[in-house]
Amino acid sequence: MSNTREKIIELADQLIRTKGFNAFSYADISAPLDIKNAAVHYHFPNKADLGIAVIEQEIARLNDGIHQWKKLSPDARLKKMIAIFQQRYKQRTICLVGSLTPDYDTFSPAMQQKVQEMCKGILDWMADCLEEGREAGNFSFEGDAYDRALMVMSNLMSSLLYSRVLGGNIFGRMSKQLSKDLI
Amino acid sequence: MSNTREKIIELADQLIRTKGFNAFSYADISAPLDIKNAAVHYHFPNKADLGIAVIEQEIARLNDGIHQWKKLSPDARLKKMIAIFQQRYKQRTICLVGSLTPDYDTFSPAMQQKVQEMCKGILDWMADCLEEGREAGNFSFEGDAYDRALMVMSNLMSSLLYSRVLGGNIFGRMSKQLSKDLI
DNA sequence: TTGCTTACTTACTAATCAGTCAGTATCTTT
DNA sequence: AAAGATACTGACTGATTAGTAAGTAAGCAA
Repeated sequence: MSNTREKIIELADQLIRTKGFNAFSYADISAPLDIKNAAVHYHFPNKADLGIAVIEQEIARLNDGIHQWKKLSPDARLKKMIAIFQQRYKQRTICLVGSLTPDYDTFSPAMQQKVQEMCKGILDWMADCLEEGREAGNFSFEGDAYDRALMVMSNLMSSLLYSRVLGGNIFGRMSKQLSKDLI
Repeated sequence: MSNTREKIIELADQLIRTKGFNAFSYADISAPLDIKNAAVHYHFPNKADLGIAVIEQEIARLNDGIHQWKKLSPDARLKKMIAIFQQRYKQRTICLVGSLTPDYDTFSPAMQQKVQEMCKGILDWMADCLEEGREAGNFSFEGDAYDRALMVMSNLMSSLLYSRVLGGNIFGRMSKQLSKDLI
């Protein structure tokens, strides 16, 4: 098993979060790993293949988390999700959804589908979490759980974007407020 | 006065919203306007100058709106802002904040400053609108008005991103829910 | 009418881009 | 030991990128 492949995916993930998918190049990957750009093409024939691999890794990690958190209460699960974003906030990076959805129209159909899959997965999970929490009395909110999930994920995503641009503890303020709003 | 300059800005605005700042080229502008790429460089020596001009136009339009809405009630002003995003939703484009903040790290310092200025302007306006509305009894919400402004703008921005990726009337659902939450 | 400014075009350039292909060293399997 | 697969390198390519420098036509002002 080559771990070059995994290193490429990890680096591409970082580059997508910092520069965006369309702004990073094969050289941005081959140079730091001290390999030739042809080696990157060996593992990922074209850029979309690499993008898809990065998204699939993210989906897999998300599913891992979901599986591990299954026995936690809905509000503990929400905290876990917020903690993931907090980690990103500390690293000064943004989430994949926030990085990839603005460039959606420039992607190949296969990659668009993966972006869609990632978005749907996170939103469905959050909607389930919120609905279960409401039924169990952990959460209290008005309206459809899916609409609320859209708003919560929207706030988490944007908190990272705004934090990077405006500085200050915008992530802390937004995550605190969105948690309060659900009680 | 040349209106080529204005046409370039307008087209660049469209391209930033659809492809993103780093993914459009001078050829994407010169070809549709039937001019040479050197003509674009005549008006905007480098790409950052063009980006800054697009952001400045957006800030100017926003200030125009703010000025025109001054005599409206806070909830009517909020509706006007939502209407701007609804228009973008119908055009299947996203907002400049949603398009530019993910690529923030790749911009020149001067352009970063403009992005910051745009974000601050919108958020300050929204915070004032919400605070005034709360004091007048039009709105009811918990916590700091600025935090609430962050969440409202976050939802409007993301509603356009999610709409394009997931289809359906996500904009309608989110804008309706965020309005309800403020009453 | 001379001189200056505006708004370009023509014709480039050097760099960078994603992607290709033939070759090779090193394992692994038979 | 031979054959094949794996994981690359070396040496490219053609397209596209932002950006430049010189020239020009039209308008305007002294």
